[in-house]
Amino acid sequence: MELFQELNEQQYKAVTHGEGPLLVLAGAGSGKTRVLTCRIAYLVEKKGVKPDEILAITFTNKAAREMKERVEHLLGGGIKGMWISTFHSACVRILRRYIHEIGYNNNFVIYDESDQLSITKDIIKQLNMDERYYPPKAVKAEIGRAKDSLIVPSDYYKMYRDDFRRSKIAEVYDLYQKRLQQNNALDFDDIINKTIELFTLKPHILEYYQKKFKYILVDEYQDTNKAQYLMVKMLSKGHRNLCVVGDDDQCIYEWRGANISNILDFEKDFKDAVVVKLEQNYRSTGNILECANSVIIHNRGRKEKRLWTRQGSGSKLRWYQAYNERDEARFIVSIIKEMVGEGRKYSDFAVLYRMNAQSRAIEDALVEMGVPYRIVGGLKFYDRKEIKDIIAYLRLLVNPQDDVSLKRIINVPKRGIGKATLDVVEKVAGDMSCSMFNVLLKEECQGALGTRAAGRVHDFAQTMLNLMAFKVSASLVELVEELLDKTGYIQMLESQRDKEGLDRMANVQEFISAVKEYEEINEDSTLEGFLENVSLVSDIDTLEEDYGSVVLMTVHSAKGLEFPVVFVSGMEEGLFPHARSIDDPAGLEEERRLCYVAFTRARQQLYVTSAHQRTVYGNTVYTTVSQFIKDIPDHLIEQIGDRDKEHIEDRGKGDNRIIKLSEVRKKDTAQDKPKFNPGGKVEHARFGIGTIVSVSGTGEDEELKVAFPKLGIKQFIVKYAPIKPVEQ
DNA sequence: TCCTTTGGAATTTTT
DNA sequence: TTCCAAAGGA
Repeated sequence: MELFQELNEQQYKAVTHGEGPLLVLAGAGSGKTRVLTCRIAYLVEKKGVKPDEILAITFTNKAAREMKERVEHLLGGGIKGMWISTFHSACVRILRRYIHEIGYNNNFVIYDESDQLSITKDIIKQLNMDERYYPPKAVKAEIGRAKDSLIVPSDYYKMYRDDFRRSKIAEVYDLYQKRLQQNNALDFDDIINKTIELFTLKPHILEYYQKKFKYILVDEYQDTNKAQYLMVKMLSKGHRNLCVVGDDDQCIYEWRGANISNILDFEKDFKDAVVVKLEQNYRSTGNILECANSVIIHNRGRKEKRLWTRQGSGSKLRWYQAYNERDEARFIVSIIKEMVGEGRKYSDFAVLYRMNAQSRAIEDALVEMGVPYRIVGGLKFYDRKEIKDIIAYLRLLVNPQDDVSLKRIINVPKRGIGKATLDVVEKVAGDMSCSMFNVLLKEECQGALGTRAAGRVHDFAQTMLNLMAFKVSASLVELVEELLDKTGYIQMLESQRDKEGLDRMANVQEFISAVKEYEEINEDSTLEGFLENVSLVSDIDTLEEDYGSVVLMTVHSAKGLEFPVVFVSGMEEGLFPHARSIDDPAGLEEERRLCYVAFTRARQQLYVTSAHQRTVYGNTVYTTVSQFIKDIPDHLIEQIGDRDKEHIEDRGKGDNRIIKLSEVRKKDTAQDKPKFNPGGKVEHARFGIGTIVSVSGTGEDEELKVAFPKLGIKQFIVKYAPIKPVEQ
């Protein structure tokens, strides 16, 4: 296989490793995906391992998909039966088959974060606990932490018997698990934990998979939590052919339960493990690596390694110290425009930030200067209210035991079923230990309600029953359309004729397209399958290689990606490193790893920016430069821009790269109507549709005053391009 | 039950 | 600043 010849010595060693445990410490950009895919190909081609004897685990669907494609390419097809998937999909696959053995129904639904929160909140109320002392979010996080470490409620209680607060949380945790089971639902942690439970309680099932998977490979091993670690350990016990690949310096999810000691202690755990270090970097220039190294070197708990490259050192890191976040944003965008003028594509650039909230200023500047961009993360499509509502309806159709979904939609749209009614239904359900939907169906239980409420409840139940009947013979799209109509949901959206209503409508349409697409791609498409897909897919999974746009995202989202030019913005104490981590040594180490991840995304040019003052939550604060910038030796940095020399606040305005309103008008008058007249409508990129109050100035100085009454904006001055005329 | 007002909190989020 | 959820009034 000629592809193997392109491997360096270390890579080759990892790829051709025979039997037994293998740890590959793969620095950023050192070709770890290549090693993984080649190793799989090697096993099949040279070692005669059958595809269905291989289990390869990744963290994201995107990574799984890419790995699948690459392996398929290397082998020229023939990977049928190979499991290349995320932890979660692999476990769901197992559980769909066997979970009935441990007291769930195989058609379980998957609860997301907000479902978890609403259950936690419910239980806190039910136990009459004070939400001020037990903030539901904190309690949920605490429960999550316990689950990540595989601590069951009874153990949790024993551990914290003497801690009053935690014993109360133990109670919540216990009820939380019971509630999930009653609802026939699993949360993300359960997907792993219940698989382990299944393996523990039903050894013959474990044995089956142990025998089946002769070779197990795990990517991003530094981000596994205790449960995932144990699952891998259990499965690999049969053949002990476990290959894990990861980089302790890129563990950035410790706060979510990732356990960095999994990778640090691998050799203790598997005494005969072979360790291969990949330190040659194929991605970045020497200077970029030097910068990344100079930051990460301050971490104590890490495996010694140092990235190097055969590439030249490249240009220095460029650091712009802006006046404020608007100046910072304009700087970034103007550099992008400049470099695009010199022949780069927009998709060569990524702008990274620590917090989603930072995207705002950057977006404004991009819009103002007419640069196409895409945001990854933030509010996910499937997290939008209207989409979650539809999904709740669908879930209820699949799994009538799902009280959380029922409560979400029983009064959306308004059906006159309020809190009082729901409380009664919930109480009865509790007494009879059955689901709330079941209660709605029972005549005698409706006795507990007034006639009016009983009638409304009955109507709702009947609608759902009809849909369940309809579901049997209809396609998915038909079902969704019927649902939207018969529940009155679409009518509700139609009656809301403002920008928000239109947006929602558009989202619903997009949702229907997604359903359609799912149906087309999957031959044996089922509602259950679709819902599962929805639960397990994220935004980053759909990031296409070349979108012709600049990409904006958090540093977390950028892990695993690379771009020719990267901007890391907001390099300030309190922001990056974040204030929440700054006092805690472990937290600071994680921030440092995050910074390392950010820097190593860049292939050719890395920019960092900081602002002297920044408006955070409405008030403006003066900032200090990030310690991470100070970690970088002077000879690697080139500082550009200086607040003493420039008056910065409105620097962008005199900049001829900004599209003037007059130019917009010129374009539109080509179709002969002057569009900017008082009373006319325009659409603003952020504020939506507004009415022109007045037009003043001419040529270069033209400006509009626009009112956006919906937003309470009486006059907004628009001088540059984030606006376009709207046909009346 | 529904609508408006008010107050408090506000990282990161592969699944 | 901006978002959300709880509380209070109609």
